[in-house]
Amino acid sequence: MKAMIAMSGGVDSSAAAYLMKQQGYDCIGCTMKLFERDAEDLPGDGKASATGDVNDARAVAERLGMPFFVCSYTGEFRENVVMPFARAYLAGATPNPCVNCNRCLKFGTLLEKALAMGCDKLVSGHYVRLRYEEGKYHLYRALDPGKDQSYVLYNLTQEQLAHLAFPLGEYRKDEVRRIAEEQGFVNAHRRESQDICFVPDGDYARLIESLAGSVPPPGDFVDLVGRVLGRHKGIIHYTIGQRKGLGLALPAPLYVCRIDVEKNQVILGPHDALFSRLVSVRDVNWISGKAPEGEIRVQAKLRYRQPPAEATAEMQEDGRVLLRFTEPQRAVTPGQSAVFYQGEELLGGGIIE
RNA sequence: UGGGCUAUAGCCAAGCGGUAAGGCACAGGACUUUGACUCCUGCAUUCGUUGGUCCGAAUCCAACUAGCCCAG
Repeated sequence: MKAMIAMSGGVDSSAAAYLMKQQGYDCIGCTMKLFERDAEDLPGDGKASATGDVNDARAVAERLGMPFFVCSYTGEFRENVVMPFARAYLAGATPNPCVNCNRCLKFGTLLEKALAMGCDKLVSGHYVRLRYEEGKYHLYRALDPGKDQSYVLYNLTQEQLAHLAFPLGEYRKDEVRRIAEEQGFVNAHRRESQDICFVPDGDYARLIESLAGSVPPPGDFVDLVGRVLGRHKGIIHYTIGQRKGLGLALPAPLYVCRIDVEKNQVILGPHDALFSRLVSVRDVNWISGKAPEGEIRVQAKLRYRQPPAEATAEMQEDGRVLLRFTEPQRAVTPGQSAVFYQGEELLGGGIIE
């Protein structure tokens, strides 16, 4: 059996490569080059850097004695991840680019490549459990609750799952790190990745402005009844629930409650004003390949790092899902993903609107 | 020009004779394959200025300065 390992250069995918090798797979390592980086990128500073990533991935592949190559998908990445990311912000939403990257690149373009190269499996270092039961593939939350990454995989289909493997789903992070140490991988002590990978300095707003070719104009901060509180720097700088960086000195903390694209206003309110019970979800994918009928009980996550909350999911005629939470949820943010679970199982998810 | 009020960090603000709360903002860190949230740490040797009283003053007194309000 032949497997392609999607190697990011990090600890997780390196350990995944090792585990597949142990399982007797004939492995090939592949790193996707997704964007250009500044020449001043410093490898070895502990942060992810494009050339450093590739070098680390290559070093690990060599150590494991597997072929390794780099695929350049900068065009696909720009079209499917970066531009939608920018468009969402310009429309007043807060996108999660990782979701699109997984859907379009990692388990889209790269999976096709793997199959074309005769691989049976494409392997990633995601912490998630994949099982084939009763004629279907099922995804379950990772054994390590602190590392579970099922949230970013809700777009997977049965067709894709048939060719995927996630060897880390049954491992805890500390075990994975230990594997990397024992194998002497160069990246064994690298820190957890962070920030948006294609925004090297963290200034995503500047990137959007350069992509848009213009700077979204400043506008008013207003309170819940429309009184002007100050000036904002342009809507792309804000997201629902945000408290810091408003630049306003007020008696009590204020949070971004809403972004009004039409009026170019950012609406601020107290913490209590952030909660809501109903959430409409579009572009829904069901892992099973088929939407449930009517109404089901689920636990739903509205952002990556948030415990699931009890809700009912009501199927709409147009494929949307209406989530009705038992307890009001804080800072429901359009553009982020709502992901549905039943117990440990990932059912599916979509985009909050 | 009379009368009154107020002057504490970038902003708001406690303090009322015993050695500068708190919030916002800001900076750094933790957390993290998104953005946020959250958490931790830092942030006025000094209280408009100058004198005075007192063992001791942001706190009491005086003058000055500035701003606000009322009367003209």
